[in-house]
Amino acid sequence: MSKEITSREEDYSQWYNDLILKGGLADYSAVRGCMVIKPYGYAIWENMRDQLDKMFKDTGHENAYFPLFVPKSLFEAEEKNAEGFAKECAVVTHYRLKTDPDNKGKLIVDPEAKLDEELVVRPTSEAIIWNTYKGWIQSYRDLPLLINQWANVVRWEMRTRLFLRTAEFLWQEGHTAHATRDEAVGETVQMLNVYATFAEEFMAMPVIKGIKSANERFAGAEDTYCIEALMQDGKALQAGTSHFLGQNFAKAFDVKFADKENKLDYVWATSWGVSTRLIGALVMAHSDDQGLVLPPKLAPIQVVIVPIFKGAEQKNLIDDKVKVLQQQLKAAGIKVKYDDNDNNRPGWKFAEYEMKGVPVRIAIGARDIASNVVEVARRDTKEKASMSIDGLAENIIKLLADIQSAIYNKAKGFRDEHITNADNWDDFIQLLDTKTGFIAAHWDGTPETEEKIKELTKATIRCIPLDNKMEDGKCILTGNKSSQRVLFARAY
RNA sequence: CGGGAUGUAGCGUAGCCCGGUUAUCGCGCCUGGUUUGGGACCAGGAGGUCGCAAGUUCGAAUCUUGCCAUCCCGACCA
Repeated sequence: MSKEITSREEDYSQWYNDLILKGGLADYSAVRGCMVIKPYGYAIWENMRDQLDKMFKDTGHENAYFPLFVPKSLFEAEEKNAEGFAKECAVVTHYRLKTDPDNKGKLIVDPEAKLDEELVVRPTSEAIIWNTYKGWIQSYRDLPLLINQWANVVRWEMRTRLFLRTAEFLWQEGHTAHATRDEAVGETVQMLNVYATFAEEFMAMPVIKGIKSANERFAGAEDTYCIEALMQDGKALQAGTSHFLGQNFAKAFDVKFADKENKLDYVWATSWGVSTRLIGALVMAHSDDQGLVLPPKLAPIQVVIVPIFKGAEQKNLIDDKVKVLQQQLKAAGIKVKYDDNDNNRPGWKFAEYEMKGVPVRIAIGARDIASNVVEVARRDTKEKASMSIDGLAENIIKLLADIQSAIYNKAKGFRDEHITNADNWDDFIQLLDTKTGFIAAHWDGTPETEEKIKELTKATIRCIPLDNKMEDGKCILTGNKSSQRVLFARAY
Protein backbone atom coordinates (compact mmCIF):
# COMPACT_ATOMS: atom_id res chain seq x y z
CA MET A 1 0.00 0.00 0.00
CA SER A 2 2.74 2.41 -0.87
CA LYS A 3 0.67 4.60 -3.14
CA GLU A 4 -2.51 5.53 -1.33
CA ILE A 5 -4.71 8.07 -3.09
CA THR A 6 -6.69 10.60 -1.11
CA SER A 7 -10.39 10.13 -1.83
CA ARG A 8 -12.37 12.78 -3.69
CA GLU A 9 -14.71 13.13 -0.79
CA GLU A 10 -11.94 13.67 1.71
CA ASP A 11 -10.04 16.32 -0.22
CA TYR A 12 -10.72 16.91 -3.89
CA SER A 13 -7.63 19.03 -4.49
CA GLN A 14 -5.38 16.50 -2.82
CA TRP A 15 -7.01 13.72 -4.83
CA TYR A 16 -6.16 15.60 -8.00
CA ASN A 17 -2.56 16.16 -6.95
CA ASP A 18 -2.20 12.51 -5.92
CA LEU A 19 -3.38 11.33 -9.31
CA ILE A 20 -0.89 13.51 -11.15
CA LEU A 21 2.07 12.73 -8.90
CA LYS A 22 1.43 9.07 -8.13
CA GLY A 23 0.12 8.32 -11.60
CA GLY A 24 3.47 9.52 -12.91
CA LEU A 25 2.14 12.33 -15.11
CA ALA A 26 4.19 15.19 -13.68
CA ASP A 27 6.39 16.33 -10.87
CA TYR A 28 7.15 19.56 -9.10
CA SER A 29 10.35 21.25 -10.25
CA ALA A 30 13.01 23.50 -8.80
CA VAL A 31 11.33 26.44 -10.53
CA ARG A 32 8.47 28.14 -8.76
CA GLY A 33 5.19 27.50 -10.50
CA CYS A 34 6.73 25.31 -13.19
CA MET A 35 6.34 21.57 -13.42
CA VAL A 36 8.17 18.71 -15.03
CA ILE A 37 5.98 16.70 -17.35
CA LYS A 38 7.08 13.09 -16.95
CA PRO A 39 7.15 10.56 -19.80
CA TYR A 40 3.72 9.09 -19.06
CA GLY A 41 2.11 12.52 -18.90
CA TYR A 42 3.98 13.73 -21.93
CA ALA A 43 2.82 10.67 -23.86
CA ILE A 44 -0.77 11.78 -23.26
CA TRP A 45 0.14 15.25 -24.53
CA GLU A 46 1.77 13.73 -27.61
CA ASN A 47 -1.41 11.80 -28.34
CA MET A 48 -3.49 14.95 -27.95
CA ARG A 49 -1.06 16.95 -30.03
CA ASP A 50 -0.90 14.40 -32.84
CA GLN A 51 -4.66 14.21 -33.09
CA LEU A 52 -5.22 17.97 -32.94
CA ASP A 53 -2.42 18.55 -35.41
CA LYS A 54 -4.10 16.21 -37.84
CA MET A 55 -7.40 18.04 -37.39
CA PHE A 56 -5.73 21.41 -37.95
CA LYS A 57 -4.08 20.18 -41.12
CA ASP A 58 -7.33 18.65 -42.32
CA THR A 59 -8.88 22.13 -42.05
CA GLY A 60 -6.09 23.67 -44.12
CA HIS A 61 -3.64 24.94 -41.53
CA GLU A 62 0.15 24.76 -41.58
CA ASN A 63 2.59 24.79 -38.71
CA ALA A 64 5.27 27.43 -38.22
CA TYR A 65 7.35 28.66 -35.32
CA PHE A 66 7.80 32.18 -34.00
CA PRO A 67 10.25 33.51 -31.37
CA LEU A 68 9.87 33.09 -27.64
CA PHE A 69 10.74 36.76 -27.09
CA VAL A 70 8.67 39.76 -28.05
CA PRO A 71 10.27 43.23 -28.06
CA LYS A 72 8.33 45.41 -25.65
CA SER A 73 7.48 47.98 -28.34
CA LEU A 74 5.73 45.29 -30.39
CA PHE A 75 4.05 43.81 -27.37
CA GLU A 76 2.40 47.10 -26.47
CA ALA A 77 1.15 47.81 -30.00
CA GLU A 78 -2.30 46.30 -29.49
CA GLU A 79 -3.29 48.20 -26.40
CA LYS A 80 -6.00 46.02 -24.90
CA ASN A 81 -4.05 42.83 -25.44
CA ALA A 82 -0.96 44.37 -23.85
CA GLU A 83 -2.92 45.68 -20.89
CA GLY A 84 -4.62 42.36 -20.33
CA PHE A 85 -1.37 40.44 -20.11
CA ALA A 86 0.97 43.10 -18.68
CA LYS A 87 0.73 42.02 -15.06
CA GLU A 88 1.77 38.45 -15.72
CA CYS A 89 4.72 38.89 -18.05
CA ALA A 90 8.24 37.66 -17.47
CA VAL A 91 10.67 40.20 -18.90
CA VAL A 92 14.25 39.76 -20.08
CA THR A 93 16.33 42.80 -19.21
CA HIS A 94 19.92 41.52 -19.48
CA TYR A 95 21.85 39.17 -21.70
CA ARG A 96 24.86 38.21 -19.63
CA LEU A 97 26.03 37.04 -16.21
CA LYS A 98 29.45 37.51 -14.69
CA THR A 99 31.32 36.14 -11.69
CA ASP A 100 30.59 37.98 -8.50
CA PRO A 101 33.76 39.82 -7.38
CA ASP A 102 32.53 39.79 -3.75
CA ASN A 103 31.34 36.21 -3.61
CA LYS A 104 33.54 33.52 -5.05
CA GLY A 105 31.86 30.90 -7.18
CA LYS A 106 28.67 32.93 -7.52
CA LEU A 107 27.27 34.76 -10.49
CA ILE A 108 25.57 38.13 -10.77
CA VAL A 109 23.72 39.83 -13.58
CA ASP A 110 26.23 41.96 -15.46
CA PRO A 111 24.93 45.52 -15.13
CA GLU A 112 26.77 46.45 -18.30
CA ALA A 113 24.80 43.88 -20.28
CA LYS A 114 21.47 45.64 -20.04
CA LEU A 115 19.28 45.37 -23.12
CA ASP A 116 18.34 48.62 -24.86
CA GLU A 117 14.84 47.28 -25.23
CA GLU A 118 13.36 44.72 -22.86
CA LEU A 119 12.13 41.45 -24.29
CA VAL A 120 8.82 40.09 -23.09
CA VAL A 121 8.63 36.30 -22.80
CA ARG A 122 5.49 35.56 -24.80
CA PRO A 123 2.34 35.03 -22.78
CA THR A 124 0.69 34.63 -26.21
CA SER A 125 2.08 35.38 -29.65
CA GLU A 126 -0.32 37.73 -31.43
CA ALA A 127 2.14 40.63 -31.34
CA ILE A 128 5.19 38.94 -32.81
CA ILE A 129 3.06 37.07 -35.32
CA TRP A 130 1.10 40.05 -36.56
CA ASN A 131 4.27 42.04 -36.87
CA THR A 132 5.51 39.21 -39.10
CA TYR A 133 2.25 38.91 -41.07
CA LYS A 134 2.61 42.54 -42.05
CA GLY A 135 5.45 41.49 -44.35
CA TRP A 136 3.63 38.43 -45.68
CA ILE A 137 0.33 39.94 -46.71
CA GLN A 138 -0.10 42.39 -49.60
CA SER A 139 -2.94 41.07 -51.69
CA TYR A 140 -6.15 39.11 -51.33
CA ARG A 141 -4.17 36.37 -53.07
CA ASP A 142 -2.12 35.99 -49.88
CA LEU A 143 -5.28 35.23 -47.93
CA PRO A 144 -6.43 33.38 -46.05
CA LEU A 145 -3.25 32.85 -44.07
CA LEU A 146 -3.81 29.79 -41.88
CA ILE A 147 -1.00 29.12 -39.43
CA ASN A 148 -0.63 27.24 -36.19
CA GLN A 149 2.30 26.93 -33.84
CA TRP A 150 3.09 24.44 -31.08
CA ALA A 151 4.93 26.31 -28.39
CA ASN A 152 5.51 27.09 -24.76
CA VAL A 153 4.29 30.33 -23.22
CA VAL A 154 4.84 31.95 -19.85
CA ARG A 155 2.24 33.62 -17.66
CA TRP A 156 3.49 34.59 -14.23
CA GLU A 157 0.60 33.30 -12.16
CA MET A 158 0.25 34.04 -8.47
CA ARG A 159 -1.05 30.65 -7.65
CA THR A 160 -0.33 27.58 -9.71
CA ARG A 161 -1.78 24.08 -9.95
CA LEU A 162 -0.34 21.10 -11.78
CA PHE A 163 -1.49 21.20 -15.42
CA LEU A 164 -4.42 23.52 -14.67
CA ARG A 165 -2.32 26.60 -14.18
CA THR A 166 1.45 26.65 -14.38
CA ALA A 167 3.77 29.57 -15.02
CA GLU A 168 5.06 27.92 -18.18
CA PHE A 169 2.80 25.72 -20.22
CA LEU A 170 2.69 24.01 -23.59
CA TRP A 171 -0.03 24.82 -26.07
CA GLN A 172 -0.88 25.42 -29.65
CA GLU A 173 -1.97 28.77 -30.95
CA GLY A 174 -3.55 29.23 -34.34
CA HIS A 175 -3.32 32.68 -35.93
CA THR A 176 -5.22 33.30 -39.13
CA ALA A 177 -5.80 36.24 -41.44
CA HIS A 178 -8.80 36.66 -43.73
CA ALA A 179 -10.15 39.00 -46.38
CA THR A 180 -13.63 39.32 -44.91
CA ARG A 181 -15.30 39.51 -41.57
CA ASP A 182 -17.60 36.61 -42.38
CA GLU A 183 -14.74 34.37 -43.33
CA ALA A 184 -12.89 35.15 -40.10
CA VAL A 185 -15.97 34.51 -38.00
CA GLY A 186 -16.43 31.26 -39.92
CA GLU A 187 -12.87 30.26 -39.09
CA THR A 188 -13.39 31.09 -35.41
CA VAL A 189 -16.47 28.88 -35.25
CA GLN A 190 -14.85 26.12 -37.30
CA MET A 191 -11.95 25.87 -34.84
CA LEU A 192 -14.30 25.93 -31.89
CA ASN A 193 -16.02 22.96 -33.47
CA VAL A 194 -12.69 21.22 -33.95
CA TYR A 195 -12.00 21.65 -30.24
CA ALA A 196 -15.44 20.44 -29.25
CA THR A 197 -15.11 17.39 -31.47
CA PHE A 198 -11.70 16.64 -30.03
CA ALA A 199 -12.93 17.01 -26.45
CA GLU A 200 -15.96 14.81 -26.96
CA GLU A 201 -14.64 12.15 -29.31
CA PHE A 202 -11.10 11.78 -28.01
CA MET A 203 -11.12 13.03 -24.43
CA ALA A 204 -14.63 11.58 -23.92
CA MET A 205 -15.41 14.86 -22.21
CA PRO A 206 -18.70 16.59 -22.98
CA VAL A 207 -18.38 20.33 -23.52
CA ILE A 208 -20.69 23.26 -23.99
CA LYS A 209 -19.92 25.57 -26.88
CA GLY A 210 -20.57 29.18 -26.21
CA ILE A 211 -19.55 32.79 -26.33
CA LYS A 212 -17.87 34.62 -23.49
CA SER A 213 -19.38 37.69 -21.91
CA ALA A 214 -17.42 40.93 -22.24
CA ASN A 215 -15.79 40.44 -18.83
CA GLU A 216 -14.36 37.08 -19.75
CA ARG A 217 -13.36 37.95 -23.31
CA PHE A 218 -9.76 37.58 -24.48
CA ALA A 219 -7.88 40.85 -24.28
CA GLY A 220 -7.90 42.28 -27.80
CA ALA A 221 -10.73 40.12 -29.18
CA GLU A 222 -14.14 41.18 -30.47
CA ASP A 223 -15.62 37.85 -29.50
CA THR A 224 -14.29 34.89 -27.58
CA TYR A 225 -15.86 31.51 -28.26
CA CYS A 226 -15.13 28.73 -25.81
CA ILE A 227 -15.77 25.16 -24.84
CA GLU A 228 -16.65 24.68 -21.18
CA ALA A 229 -16.41 21.40 -19.34
CA LEU A 230 -17.66 20.38 -15.92
CA MET A 231 -15.37 18.70 -13.41
CA GLN A 232 -16.46 16.11 -10.82
CA ASP A 233 -16.41 18.64 -8.00
CA GLY A 234 -18.97 20.75 -9.84
CA LYS A 235 -16.56 23.45 -10.96
CA ALA A 236 -16.36 24.51 -14.57
CA LEU A 237 -13.18 24.43 -16.61
CA GLN A 238 -12.55 26.42 -19.75
CA ALA A 239 -11.05 23.82 -22.04
CA GLY A 240 -10.38 25.80 -25.19
CA THR A 241 -10.93 29.20 -26.73
CA SER A 242 -11.30 30.56 -30.25
CA HIS A 243 -11.17 34.30 -30.71
CA PHE A 244 -12.56 36.51 -33.42
CA LEU A 245 -10.08 39.40 -33.33
CA GLY A 246 -11.80 41.64 -35.84
CA GLN A 247 -9.34 44.11 -37.35
CA ASN A 248 -7.76 45.03 -34.03
CA PHE A 249 -4.38 43.45 -34.66
CA ALA A 250 -4.35 44.37 -38.35
CA LYS A 251 -4.81 47.98 -37.35
CA ALA A 252 -2.26 47.82 -34.54
CA PHE A 253 0.34 46.32 -36.86
CA ASP A 254 -0.84 47.99 -40.06
CA VAL A 255 -1.59 44.82 -41.99
CA LYS A 256 -3.50 45.82 -45.15
CA PHE A 257 -4.29 43.92 -48.32
CA ALA A 258 -5.43 44.92 -51.78
CA ASP A 259 -8.70 43.33 -52.88
CA LYS A 260 -9.70 42.45 -56.47
CA GLU A 261 -10.66 46.08 -57.11
CA ASN A 262 -7.27 47.14 -55.75
CA LYS A 263 -8.93 48.69 -52.74
CA LEU A 264 -6.90 48.58 -49.52
CA ASP A 265 -8.41 47.20 -46.34
CA TYR A 266 -7.24 45.78 -43.03
CA VAL A 267 -7.34 42.02 -42.76
CA TRP A 268 -9.62 40.14 -40.37
CA ALA A 269 -8.05 37.90 -37.76
CA THR A 270 -8.64 34.94 -35.49
CA SER A 271 -6.61 33.14 -32.89
CA TRP A 272 -7.39 29.91 -31.06
CA GLY A 273 -5.65 27.69 -28.57
CA VAL A 274 -5.69 24.74 -26.24
CA SER A 275 -3.02 23.86 -23.73
CA THR A 276 -1.63 21.16 -21.47
CA ARG A 277 -4.47 22.24 -19.22
CA LEU A 278 -6.46 19.68 -21.19
CA ILE A 279 -4.51 17.00 -19.35
CA GLY A 280 -5.81 18.39 -16.07
CA ALA A 281 -9.32 18.35 -17.51
CA LEU A 282 -8.87 14.78 -18.69
CA VAL A 283 -7.71 13.68 -15.25
CA MET A 284 -10.61 15.31 -13.45
CA ALA A 285 -13.25 14.28 -15.95
CA HIS A 286 -13.07 10.51 -15.54
CA SER A 287 -10.79 9.38 -12.74
CA ASP A 288 -11.88 7.75 -9.48
CA ASP A 289 -10.49 7.04 -6.03
CA GLN A 290 -8.36 4.16 -7.36
CA GLY A 291 -6.53 6.38 -9.80
CA LEU A 292 -6.64 7.67 -13.33
CA VAL A 293 -9.21 6.59 -15.85
CA LEU A 294 -7.98 7.41 -19.34
CA PRO A 295 -10.03 7.29 -22.51
CA PRO A 296 -8.68 4.57 -24.84
CA LYS A 297 -8.19 7.02 -27.70
CA LEU A 298 -5.61 9.03 -25.72
CA ALA A 299 -4.16 6.43 -23.35
CA PRO A 300 -0.41 5.88 -23.85
CA ILE A 301 -0.96 2.22 -23.03
CA GLN A 302 -4.35 0.84 -24.09
CA VAL A 303 -3.82 -2.74 -23.01
CA VAL A 304 -1.42 -4.17 -20.45
CA ILE A 305 -0.75 -7.88 -20.31
CA VAL A 306 0.18 -9.37 -16.92
CA PRO A 307 1.55 -12.92 -16.80
CA ILE A 308 0.68 -15.17 -13.88
CA PHE A 309 2.92 -18.16 -13.47
CA LYS A 310 4.53 -20.69 -11.19
CA GLY A 311 8.09 -21.44 -12.21
CA ALA A 312 10.15 -20.84 -15.32
CA GLU A 313 8.41 -23.53 -17.33
CA GLN A 314 5.02 -21.85 -17.11
CA LYS A 315 6.64 -18.45 -17.71
CA ASN A 316 8.13 -19.69 -20.98
CA LEU A 317 4.80 -21.10 -22.05
CA ILE A 318 3.08 -17.79 -21.30
CA ASP A 319 5.83 -15.77 -22.99
CA ASP A 320 5.35 -17.72 -26.19
CA LYS A 321 1.60 -17.25 -26.13
CA VAL A 322 1.85 -13.55 -25.29
CA LYS A 323 4.33 -12.94 -28.09
CA VAL A 324 1.72 -14.07 -30.58
CA LEU A 325 -1.11 -12.16 -28.91
CA GLN A 326 0.96 -9.04 -28.68
CA GLN A 327 1.67 -9.16 -32.39
CA GLN A 328 -1.99 -9.61 -33.20
CA LEU A 329 -2.98 -6.70 -30.98
CA LYS A 330 -0.29 -4.45 -32.39
CA ALA A 331 -1.28 -5.40 -35.92
CA ALA A 332 -4.81 -4.30 -35.01
CA GLY A 333 -3.44 -0.88 -34.04
CA ILE A 334 -3.65 -1.38 -30.28
CA LYS A 335 -1.00 0.07 -27.98
CA VAL A 336 -0.07 -2.90 -25.84
CA LYS A 337 2.48 -3.44 -23.11
CA TYR A 338 3.60 -6.79 -21.74
CA ASP A 339 4.72 -6.37 -18.15
CA ASP A 340 6.69 -9.48 -17.27
CA ASN A 341 8.86 -7.63 -14.76
CA ASP A 342 9.60 -10.17 -12.04
CA ASN A 343 10.13 -7.59 -9.28
CA ASN A 344 6.43 -7.16 -8.73
CA ARG A 345 3.72 -9.71 -8.33
CA PRO A 346 0.44 -9.67 -10.24
CA GLY A 347 -1.57 -7.98 -7.47
CA TRP A 348 0.88 -5.11 -7.37
CA LYS A 349 0.70 -4.71 -11.12
CA PHE A 350 -3.09 -4.73 -11.10
CA ALA A 351 -3.14 -1.87 -8.64
CA GLU A 352 -0.39 0.00 -10.45
CA TYR A 353 -2.06 -0.06 -13.87
CA GLU A 354 -5.37 0.90 -12.33
CA MET A 355 -3.60 3.89 -10.83
CA LYS A 356 -2.21 4.75 -14.25
CA GLY A 357 -5.60 4.43 -15.88
CA VAL A 358 -4.75 1.79 -18.47
CA PRO A 359 -8.17 1.03 -20.02
CA VAL A 360 -7.80 -2.74 -20.40
CA ARG A 361 -5.79 -5.31 -18.49
CA ILE A 362 -5.26 -8.83 -19.70
CA ALA A 363 -4.15 -11.46 -17.20
CA ILE A 364 -2.86 -14.72 -18.58
CA GLY A 365 -1.78 -17.84 -16.69
CA ALA A 366 -1.21 -21.50 -17.36
CA ARG A 367 -4.79 -22.44 -16.64
CA ASP A 368 -6.03 -19.80 -19.11
CA ILE A 369 -3.81 -21.15 -21.83
CA ALA A 370 -5.10 -24.65 -21.09
CA SER A 371 -8.64 -23.50 -21.81
CA ASN A 372 -7.63 -21.06 -24.57
CA VAL A 373 -8.83 -17.91 -22.76
CA VAL A 374 -7.49 -14.80 -21.00
CA GLU A 375 -8.93 -12.73 -18.19
CA VAL A 376 -9.86 -9.27 -19.42
CA ALA A 377 -10.52 -6.46 -16.95
CA ARG A 378 -11.74 -2.99 -17.88
CA ARG A 379 -10.56 -0.02 -15.85
CA ASP A 380 -13.69 2.10 -15.95
CA THR A 381 -16.09 -0.40 -14.39
CA LYS A 382 -13.53 -2.85 -12.91
CA GLU A 383 -15.48 -5.67 -14.56
CA LYS A 384 -13.57 -8.84 -15.34
CA ALA A 385 -14.48 -11.37 -17.97
CA SER A 386 -13.01 -14.42 -19.55
CA MET A 387 -12.37 -13.95 -23.25
CA SER A 388 -11.38 -16.47 -25.87
CA ILE A 389 -7.89 -16.17 -27.29
CA ASP A 390 -9.36 -16.74 -30.74
CA GLY A 391 -10.35 -13.41 -32.22
CA LEU A 392 -9.04 -11.58 -29.17
CA ALA A 393 -7.81 -8.51 -31.06
CA GLU A 394 -11.22 -7.93 -32.59
CA ASN A 395 -12.95 -8.21 -29.25
CA ILE A 396 -10.45 -5.91 -27.57
CA ILE A 397 -11.04 -3.29 -30.25
CA LYS A 398 -14.75 -3.52 -29.50
CA LEU A 399 -14.09 -3.32 -25.78
CA LEU A 400 -11.90 -0.22 -26.16
CA ALA A 401 -14.65 1.43 -28.18
CA ASP A 402 -17.18 0.45 -25.50
CA ILE A 403 -15.02 1.99 -22.78
CA GLN A 404 -14.53 5.15 -24.79
CA SER A 405 -18.26 5.65 -25.14
CA ALA A 406 -19.05 4.44 -21.62
CA ILE A 407 -16.86 7.03 -19.94
CA TYR A 408 -18.20 9.71 -22.27
CA ASN A 409 -21.76 8.79 -21.37
CA LYS A 410 -20.94 8.72 -17.69
CA ALA A 411 -19.36 12.17 -17.85
CA LYS A 412 -22.24 13.45 -19.95
CA GLY A 413 -24.79 12.08 -17.52
CA PHE A 414 -23.05 13.83 -14.69
CA ARG A 415 -22.75 17.06 -16.65
CA ASP A 416 -26.40 17.03 -17.73
CA GLU A 417 -27.55 16.40 -14.18
CA HIS A 418 -25.56 19.41 -13.09
CA ILE A 419 -27.11 22.01 -15.33
CA THR A 420 -29.91 23.52 -13.31
CA ASN A 421 -32.22 26.45 -13.94
CA ALA A 422 -32.45 29.20 -11.36
CA ASP A 423 -35.22 31.75 -11.67
CA ASN A 424 -34.50 33.97 -8.73
CA TRP A 425 -31.65 35.08 -6.55
CA ASP A 426 -32.42 32.81 -3.58
CA ASP A 427 -32.51 29.69 -5.76
CA PHE A 428 -29.30 30.78 -7.41
CA ILE A 429 -27.48 31.15 -4.09
CA GLN A 430 -28.82 27.89 -2.78
CA LEU A 431 -27.84 25.95 -5.89
CA LEU A 432 -24.30 27.26 -5.70
CA ASP A 433 -23.98 26.06 -2.14
CA THR A 434 -25.71 22.73 -2.43
CA LYS A 435 -25.61 21.34 -5.94
CA THR A 436 -22.83 23.20 -7.81
CA GLY A 437 -22.37 22.69 -11.54
CA PHE A 438 -23.73 24.99 -14.21
CA ILE A 439 -26.64 27.20 -13.36
CA ALA A 440 -28.74 28.49 -16.23
CA ALA A 441 -30.14 31.86 -15.29
CA HIS A 442 -31.30 35.11 -16.78
CA TRP A 443 -28.88 38.02 -16.81
CA ASP A 444 -29.47 41.57 -17.93
CA GLY A 445 -26.45 41.56 -20.21
CA THR A 446 -24.39 44.21 -18.43
CA PRO A 447 -20.79 43.77 -17.25
CA GLU A 448 -21.72 45.55 -14.00
CA THR A 449 -24.29 42.92 -13.07
CA GLU A 450 -21.90 40.09 -13.90
CA GLU A 451 -19.20 41.72 -11.78
CA LYS A 452 -21.60 42.15 -8.90
CA ILE A 453 -22.69 38.52 -9.06
CA LYS A 454 -19.06 37.46 -9.10
CA GLU A 455 -18.33 39.54 -6.02
CA LEU A 456 -21.29 38.12 -4.16
CA THR A 457 -20.95 34.47 -5.12
CA LYS A 458 -17.60 33.83 -6.88
CA ALA A 459 -19.65 32.49 -9.76
CA THR A 460 -18.97 33.84 -13.23
CA ILE A 461 -20.68 33.55 -16.56
CA ARG A 462 -18.93 30.62 -18.20
CA CYS A 463 -20.61 31.21 -21.52
CA ILE A 464 -23.69 32.06 -23.46
CA PRO A 465 -24.39 28.72 -25.15
CA LEU A 466 -24.45 28.82 -28.96
CA ASP A 467 -27.54 26.62 -29.15
CA ASN A 468 -29.44 28.71 -26.62
CA LYS A 469 -33.20 28.98 -26.79
CA MET A 470 -34.52 32.52 -26.76
CA GLU A 471 -36.79 32.97 -23.79
CA ASP A 472 -38.06 36.08 -22.03
CA GLY A 473 -37.14 36.41 -18.40
CA LYS A 474 -35.86 38.65 -15.67
CA CYS A 475 -32.28 39.05 -14.50
CA ILE A 476 -31.80 37.15 -11.24
CA LEU A 477 -29.95 40.06 -9.67
CA THR A 478 -31.51 43.23 -11.06
CA GLY A 479 -34.85 41.98 -12.35
CA ASN A 480 -34.20 43.72 -15.66
CA LYS A 481 -35.37 42.20 -18.92
CA SER A 482 -33.43 39.31 -20.44
CA SER A 483 -33.95 37.33 -23.62
CA GLN A 484 -32.00 34.18 -22.82
CA ARG A 485 -30.38 32.20 -20.04
CA VAL A 486 -26.62 32.14 -19.61
CA LEU A 487 -24.52 29.56 -17.78
CA PHE A 488 -23.03 30.51 -14.45
CA ALA A 489 -20.57 28.43 -12.43
CA ARG A 490 -17.65 28.61 -10.12
CA ALA A 491 -14.63 27.87 -12.26
CA TYR A 492 -11.01 26.80 -12.25
C1' C B 1 0.25 39.18 -2.93
C1' G B 2 -2.98 38.40 2.05
C1' G B 3 -4.56 34.25 5.71
C1' G B 4 -3.52 29.17 7.51
C1' A B 5 -0.42 24.79 7.62
C1' U B 6 3.91 22.03 6.62
C1' G B 7 9.26 21.08 5.70
C1' U B 8 13.66 14.93 9.13
C1' A B 9 16.64 9.15 3.29
C1' G B 10 13.10 8.37 -3.14
C1' C B 11 7.98 8.32 -0.29
C1' G B 12 5.36 8.35 4.47
C1' U B 13 6.89 9.32 9.42
C1' A B 14 8.91 9.27 15.27
C1' G B 15 11.83 12.50 18.01
C1' C B 16 11.08 18.98 18.94
C1' C B 17 7.17 21.18 24.11
C1' C B 18 11.59 19.86 28.39
C1' G B 19 18.95 20.86 23.88
C1' G B 20 23.18 15.80 25.50
C1' U B 21 26.82 9.36 22.54
C1' U B 22 25.81 6.38 16.50
C1' A B 23 18.39 10.49 14.48
C1' U B 24 13.15 6.18 14.94
C1' C B 25 10.04 3.06 12.25
C1' G B 26 7.46 1.42 7.72
C1' C B 27 7.44 1.37 2.33
C1' G B 28 10.79 1.62 -1.63
C1' C B 29 16.09 0.54 -3.28
C1' C B 30 20.66 -3.19 -3.68
C1' U B 31 22.49 -8.69 -3.06
C1' G B 32 21.06 -13.84 -2.47
C1' G B 33 17.09 -17.29 -2.04
C1' U B 34 11.94 -18.79 -1.96
C1' U B 35 7.56 -16.89 -4.50
C1' U B 36 3.64 -15.16 -8.33
C1' G B 37 -4.92 -15.74 -10.04
C1' G B 38 -5.62 -8.56 -6.13
C1' G B 39 -0.49 -4.33 -3.41
C1' A B 40 4.60 -11.66 -1.30
C1' C B 41 8.29 -13.60 2.30
C1' C B 42 13.23 -14.72 4.59
C1' A B 43 18.34 -13.18 5.29
C1' G B 44 21.97 -9.55 4.57
C1' G B 45 23.02 -4.42 2.95
C1' A B 46 23.22 0.72 1.17
C1' G B 47 21.04 5.33 1.68
C1' G B 48 20.67 11.61 6.00
C1' U B 49 23.84 19.20 4.49
C1' C B 50 17.18 17.04 10.06
C1' G B 51 14.45 23.06 3.95
C1' C B 52 18.54 27.20 3.88
C1' A B 53 21.39 30.94 6.64
C1' A B 54 22.74 33.41 10.85
C1' G B 55 22.44 33.53 16.26
C1' U B 56 22.24 31.55 21.60
C1' U B 57 25.09 27.44 23.88
C1' C B 58 30.54 23.47 26.02
C1' G B 59 26.85 21.10 22.79
C1' A B 60 21.13 22.47 18.25
C1' A B 61 16.67 18.16 14.39
C1' U B 62 15.17 20.39 19.24
C1' C B 63 15.63 27.35 21.43
C1' U B 64 15.72 32.57 18.64
C1' U B 65 15.68 35.52 14.10
C1' G B 66 15.65 35.93 8.93
C1' C B 67 14.98 33.63 4.32
C1' C B 68 13.25 29.77 0.88
C1' A B 69 9.93 26.07 -0.86
C1' U B 70 5.43 23.34 -1.05
C1' C B 71 0.22 22.57 0.07
C1' C B 72 -4.72 24.56 1.37
C1' C B 73 -8.13 28.98 1.42
C1' G B 74 -8.65 33.96 -0.84
C1' A B 75 -7.51 37.94 -4.81
C1' C B 76 -5.66 37.24 -10.24
C1' C B 77 -5.88 34.02 -14.45
C1' A B 78 -6.20 29.44 -19.53
